[in-house]
Amino acid sequence: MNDHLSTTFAALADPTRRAILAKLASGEASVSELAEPFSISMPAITKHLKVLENAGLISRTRSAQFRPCKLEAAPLKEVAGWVEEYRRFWSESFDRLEAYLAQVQAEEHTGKKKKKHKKKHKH
Amino acid sequence: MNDHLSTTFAALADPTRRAILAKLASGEASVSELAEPFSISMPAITKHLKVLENAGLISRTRSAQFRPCKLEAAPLKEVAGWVEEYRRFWSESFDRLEAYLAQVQAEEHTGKKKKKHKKKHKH
DNA sequence: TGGTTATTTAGCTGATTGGTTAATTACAAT
DNA sequence: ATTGTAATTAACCAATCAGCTAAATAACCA
Repeated sequence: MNDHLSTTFAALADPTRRAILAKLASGEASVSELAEPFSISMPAITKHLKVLENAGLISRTRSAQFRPCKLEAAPLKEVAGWVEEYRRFWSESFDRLEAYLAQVQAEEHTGKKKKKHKKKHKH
Repeated sequence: MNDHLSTTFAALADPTRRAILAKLASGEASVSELAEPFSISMPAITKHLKVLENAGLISRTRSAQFRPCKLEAAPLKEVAGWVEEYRRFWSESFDRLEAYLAQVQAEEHTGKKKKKHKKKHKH
């Protein structure tokens, strides 16, 4: 899982980390500020922040003893791009989706499709 | 990690599983067909499919000895909805983003809204 | 009935994850 | 110089993960 998208998805697969991003959406925050809503230790937060930073989802600066975090949304653009490829699978009703696929299949009758399973038609 | 969104993100955080979804986007496929592009064992594929099924990203039927898989995109809609909340952080330049935020804040205080802006976040 | 094909289950690894406590670094204010 | 606050590192633990081989199950075919 060395690819960027996998790292991003893995970073997002934790509710604590998503909550941190949500908070950062309303502005920079220090580590303590980010930790406040949770009942876990500071080192645990530090680890979460490291995961987010490693995924490029946050950046950090220094200000006195504080290390303010800032949201970096570029990887989310990548996520949005990926998921967009599947939009047609949920944005159309089932029947319209079937019709769409049938049409696509008909249009690509240039080559032969190796469909070895029968199609079910129980509506 | 018992929340649906975390399960979905975790399922997507693996290139093999995303490749399986990509293949299923062009139609149902049997386990062997899905395994073909990869150099990993069949049991490994079975496990990946179980992760995807558990996340609601695929469904399975029976056809003779085959257990065809089908893409189920509903969880992806959820992902798209989540990431959409962050669109403004990448779709505008920084300066315009600042302006946008200031404007939204002002509108929230006056009770007017020019743009739909959801605020609820659940994890 | 027995054999072949498709797939899953069982049981084993090594790596990673999310958490902990205790110690440590970095800086500010006295 | 000493104290206090912010944050990190070190070292550990239990649970999960992604892979493997070998064996078991399920359905078809001859």
